[in-house]
Amino acid sequence: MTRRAIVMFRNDLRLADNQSLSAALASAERIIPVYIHAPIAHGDWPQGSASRSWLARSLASLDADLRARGSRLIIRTGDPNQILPSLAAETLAGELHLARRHGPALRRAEASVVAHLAGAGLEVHSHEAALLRRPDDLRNNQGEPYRMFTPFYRAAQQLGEPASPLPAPSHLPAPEVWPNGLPPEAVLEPGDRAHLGSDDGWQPGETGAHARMRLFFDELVGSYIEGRDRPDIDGSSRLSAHLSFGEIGARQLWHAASDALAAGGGDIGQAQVTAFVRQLYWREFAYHLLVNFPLTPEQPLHERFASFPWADDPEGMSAWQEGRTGYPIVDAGMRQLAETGWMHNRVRMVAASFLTKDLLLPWQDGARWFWEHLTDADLANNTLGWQWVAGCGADAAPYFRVFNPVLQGQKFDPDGAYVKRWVPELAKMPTRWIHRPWEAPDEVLSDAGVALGQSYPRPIIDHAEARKRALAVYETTRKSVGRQEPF
DNA sequence: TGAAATGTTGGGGCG
DNA sequence: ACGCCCCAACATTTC
Repeated sequence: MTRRAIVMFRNDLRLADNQSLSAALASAERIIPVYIHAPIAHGDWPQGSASRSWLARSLASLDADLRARGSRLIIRTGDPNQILPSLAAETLAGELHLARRHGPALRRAEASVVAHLAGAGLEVHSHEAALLRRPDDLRNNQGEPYRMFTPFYRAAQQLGEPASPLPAPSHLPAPEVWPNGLPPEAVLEPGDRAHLGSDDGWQPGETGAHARMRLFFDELVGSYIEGRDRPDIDGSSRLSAHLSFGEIGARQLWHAASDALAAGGGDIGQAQVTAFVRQLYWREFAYHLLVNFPLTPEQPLHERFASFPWADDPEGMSAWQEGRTGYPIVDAGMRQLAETGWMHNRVRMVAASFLTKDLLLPWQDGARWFWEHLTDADLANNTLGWQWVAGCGADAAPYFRVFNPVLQGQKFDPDGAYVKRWVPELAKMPTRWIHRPWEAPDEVLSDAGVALGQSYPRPIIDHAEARKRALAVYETTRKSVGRQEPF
């Protein structure tokens, strides 16, 4: 009897190192690749606009890759609990393979699918696609989930090498009859920008992910420690969106790093490569936290922040969102985000610090904005990052750590090239004043064609005063010891 | 994965 | 020659 398997692509939009696909191929003679767009499964965090834009292009890429192997991708939208049984009946599939997803709503959704399909007589196999190892059940000596990165990092590394990546299958046997499907654009909603960032060097899909990985390990990783902090140059891996959709997996990157170490053999190279691998473990840590503290997307991990007196300042919020705070490095970042769906991580920290400390606006509002506008939106990473900056999360920045947007700009965008790229009205400002135009002499401003308050805003808040205010407010939360209990 | 305030040191100008 | 002051440069502490 012919065995037919549905492979449900989710956060694993790749053919290489895809355990669902390989397992299905090992047990079935015919494969039905499916993607079901199910916003409802994401609970309070439905996929944002930028992420959908990337997804549409990534699905098109996956479909093309499948067609090159004699197959295709069936795309549907709706409730998997309804769609999967009917697809199974239509295709006579007896088994379903899917990648495990992590997050409170996603795990509930998966449990529901499994329960539903068991009833329909379909064998369900779930596979780990996203993480190096499953780190969510790691516990410290007190039997609790980790709240600090370094001990977690040590423990996670002791789990040993992640499994070696599986090769991409060269051929995928098609079903006798293809079920109906929708085009990739079906995942888009009105107003989504279908070609977001397409002119900016991004290439959604597995091919683009591998090209970026090769470029990174061939040319960039050797100076990663310095380069990753420089928004004005191409120095970070820029793999976040590829990872978020699973166009490349963390295990593949881990092994690529390992290969780079073996090949380079150099002493300097080792620290550089290790710094990158460490970032992969930050991602593991983010998932560890999200799974064990499932309320953290909305609530601070440290309960003493639950009653933090955040400001209510719609004007400030709009200025931040639209990149007109008057602080060039912040505005450059926010505009890069809006235009391309991505922001350099160093600038994310500066912009987030400005929102939560200078403006005293709730980190949750910042997290929502990023969620909507990032192509790489990832609930675990986004939550960890924002709580870290706000000082209310795991291994958080000390409350008194307030980024100075001028100094950060001068240090990490020393020529002002990043600011000039994203805040073109400052393009003619001399380097000396690019990060603090309000202090420039009138003559310099007029030579640069800048009319403060008109062509570019004055700072919406004085950073020195804002810092003092933030320290005073944060001071009030310092002593109490509340913490969120593990789930 | 910070910055500002405060403390210390040492070189050079100068009486 | 010497002590004094200034201040840059660096180190430490504090927020």
